[in-house]
Amino acid sequence: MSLQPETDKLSESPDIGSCLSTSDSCILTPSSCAWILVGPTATGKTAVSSELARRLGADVLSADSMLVYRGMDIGTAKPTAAECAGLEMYGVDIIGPDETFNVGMWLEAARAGFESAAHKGRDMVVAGGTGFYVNALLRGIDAPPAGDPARRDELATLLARGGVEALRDTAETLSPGSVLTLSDASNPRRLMRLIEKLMADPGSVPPAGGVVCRGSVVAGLHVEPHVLERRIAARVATMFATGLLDEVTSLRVKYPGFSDTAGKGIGYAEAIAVLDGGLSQAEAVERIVVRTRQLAKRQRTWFRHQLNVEWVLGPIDEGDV
RNA sequence: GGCGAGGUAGCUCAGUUGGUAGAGCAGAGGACUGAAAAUCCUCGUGUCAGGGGUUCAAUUCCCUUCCUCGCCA
Repeated sequence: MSLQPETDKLSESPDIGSCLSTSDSCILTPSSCAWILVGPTATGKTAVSSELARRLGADVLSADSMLVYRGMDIGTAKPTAAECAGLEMYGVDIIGPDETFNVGMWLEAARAGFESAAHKGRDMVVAGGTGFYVNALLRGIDAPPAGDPARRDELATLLARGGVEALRDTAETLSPGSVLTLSDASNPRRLMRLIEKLMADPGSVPPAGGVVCRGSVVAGLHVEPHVLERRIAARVATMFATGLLDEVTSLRVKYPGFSDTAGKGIGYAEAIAVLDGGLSQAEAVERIVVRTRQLAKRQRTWFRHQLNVEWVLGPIDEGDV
């Protein structure tokens, strides 16, 4: 409600003008430009980005790994119809909750979105909390392959049997010294990914380039920790009050089940546990709040160190109690 | 009131056959190139409920007080 003045303040601040500057030469959209807005969860990205897009007459690309699932609305705090009224949105509702997703798929959606926006001569506001996706947009992603479910099952079995050591051995057998290239050699995910790459047919598919050029500047929203804390608690309470459990129930009827990626979404994993009797609702609420806080922390770390972010203060009293 | 079981890190608990203690969770920091709301790494001094006693030494044994939870009145 008091968004208007807050956003005004934002736009007028000396920061935002300079930091949301036009990219030198966007790969796919030489004539238009991208305004990139990141930030931890619950800092007000949706409100600010919609407002920004309206003023600029721009389209919006969501860079969020959970908004891609159709029907997963309440738990992901997906922008409501009212919030994106009159706006063209990309990166939202791409696949069903029973499907797995990955950056490559998102990058395709992003590319299509940029093409469509460029066609209309419109700029793009990119907003989201998944730093990994924003990074892919700016720098592209490494050579393939995309994860193969069957192979991942095999590797998961290997991990279960022989632990991380078994994965390390496998990688070393395929390519001596390869494990040393990992920044995080005790992370099974990284090791499995390494093995996938080593087993891939080299050069079969080219790496996917970024869509927006490297020179793009990224603005990050931040809010005071205690404000964020309060907002997270309010958000979680609202989720249950507005029918998270019902949403999950009907999604389970409509789809065979949640995919690995969708089923791990904050709020969804817990809602499923509540419905299956593994968790009380009070426990679920607590768990969701904790996981959301932890996510916000990881996002902060990511943006601080992986992206060159210009921080601006987010709206403070939005969604106040 | 009696009997029993407990009171140890923010929370749940383990442990010390007496030499002042450690896990999980939470929290803090970090990593991150096709699972990323994922995954992984690093970080643990706390009147071991209070008081007294025994002892070279007690959180650990003894006595006592307080508190919690059971069962019996």
